[in-house]
Amino acid sequence: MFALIDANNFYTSCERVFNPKLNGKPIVVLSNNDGCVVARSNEVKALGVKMGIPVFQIRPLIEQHHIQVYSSNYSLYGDLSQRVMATLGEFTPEIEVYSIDEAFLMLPNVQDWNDYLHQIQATVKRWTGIPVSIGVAPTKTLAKIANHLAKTTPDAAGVFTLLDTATQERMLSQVKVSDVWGIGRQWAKRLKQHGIETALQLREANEWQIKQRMGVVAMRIVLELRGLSCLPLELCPPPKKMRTVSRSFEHPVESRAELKEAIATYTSRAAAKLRGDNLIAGVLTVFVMTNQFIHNEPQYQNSASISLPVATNDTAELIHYAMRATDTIFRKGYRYKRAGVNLTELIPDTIEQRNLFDDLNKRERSRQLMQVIDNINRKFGSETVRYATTGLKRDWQMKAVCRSPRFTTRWDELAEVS
DNA sequence: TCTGGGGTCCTAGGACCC
DNA sequence: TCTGGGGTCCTAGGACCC
Repeated sequence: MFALIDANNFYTSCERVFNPKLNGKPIVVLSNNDGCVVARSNEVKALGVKMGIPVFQIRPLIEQHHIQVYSSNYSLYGDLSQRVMATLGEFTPEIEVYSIDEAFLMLPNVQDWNDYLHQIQATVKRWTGIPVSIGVAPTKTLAKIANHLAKTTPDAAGVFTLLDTATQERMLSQVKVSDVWGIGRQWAKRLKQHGIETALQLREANEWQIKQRMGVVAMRIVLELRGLSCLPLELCPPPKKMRTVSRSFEHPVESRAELKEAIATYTSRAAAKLRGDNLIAGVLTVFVMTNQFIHNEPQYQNSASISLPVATNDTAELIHYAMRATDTIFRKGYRYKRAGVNLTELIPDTIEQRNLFDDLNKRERSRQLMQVIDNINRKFGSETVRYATTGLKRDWQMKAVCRSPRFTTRWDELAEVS
């Protein structure tokens, strides 16, 4: 059986271990630049504060309820995380540390699950001060749901098992499909269009149709919900494939010099991370983008990658290549999404559209296609049509139309844009 | 109405997670 | 005024090859 052990409100719990006077008081912890709320104590959740909300939007609430606000302290959280994981390791060597506050355990079958799990829970609390919830089930995906239920069921006391089919079916019918691990906002929306709104409905959906429409990852979720384990425990984490340092700026950056300076700084931090992981980089990528929250302005994004002749983690060397990559971006010209232009609005769902076309005879398909293109032409002009039709083949792969809300033009014009 | 068929590699983009 | 940062995996399309 898989167990998912998840710390409750981890960052705020860490702050409380560090400062017990905070027990019972409302706390939030903020993201790196103190921009967003990334952790909330139960008291704050009860006030309706959402995960990820910009802190300036809840200033009045903070004043009103005397919410304690903390900048994130990742070295403290990392340290406490290690202690929690080490404690769990006492129960079984088969442990996958999934994130800073979660671990999957492979547990042997026991007679009294309730007793056993409460023992784990109490031990972690006693040894580290961190409260955890535990879900147990035959697959990782179900264990995730069990954990969710452990947290939301009032008399569960932080422990929940989904062992037999009857319990699984009863509980899954009460879980929203968007609460299933691996189902995000987009997929939830799409599933809803097909009448799938609960975890139970997804479990009973046709897995091949799901695969066709949403890919193999979604199909695995269906199987996992049925109790068929597709996601194994990963005992030793594979080495990182990339390390990133990225930041949003406080002010719009309009000079190349300022941009390069920042990129040099981030590159040196990235190099330090690489050395910390005992890794060397074979490719270096620099990317830039405009502030996505300024609506009605054209959005710009670009990147340049350089294959390093010799893989390295040396700061000076990496900065050298980062500067070259940055110059490449400056030279490249640029693409931007025109604000407010979203071709997918014309064609709401790629797959639906394709199915629609499949069902019609060719003359009718052709007529519809011409109409769509005419609409695009009318709304956005022929430049967009040119991009929209790139790759359009005789069998009318409408995907090409949906995928090209972009323009190409020269760097000089960015000055006007910015 | 049909248009060769098989392959590899790379890139961009879209989805998800914490 | 202020809107996070760090990851992974999968898919589609295009260039290119024989």
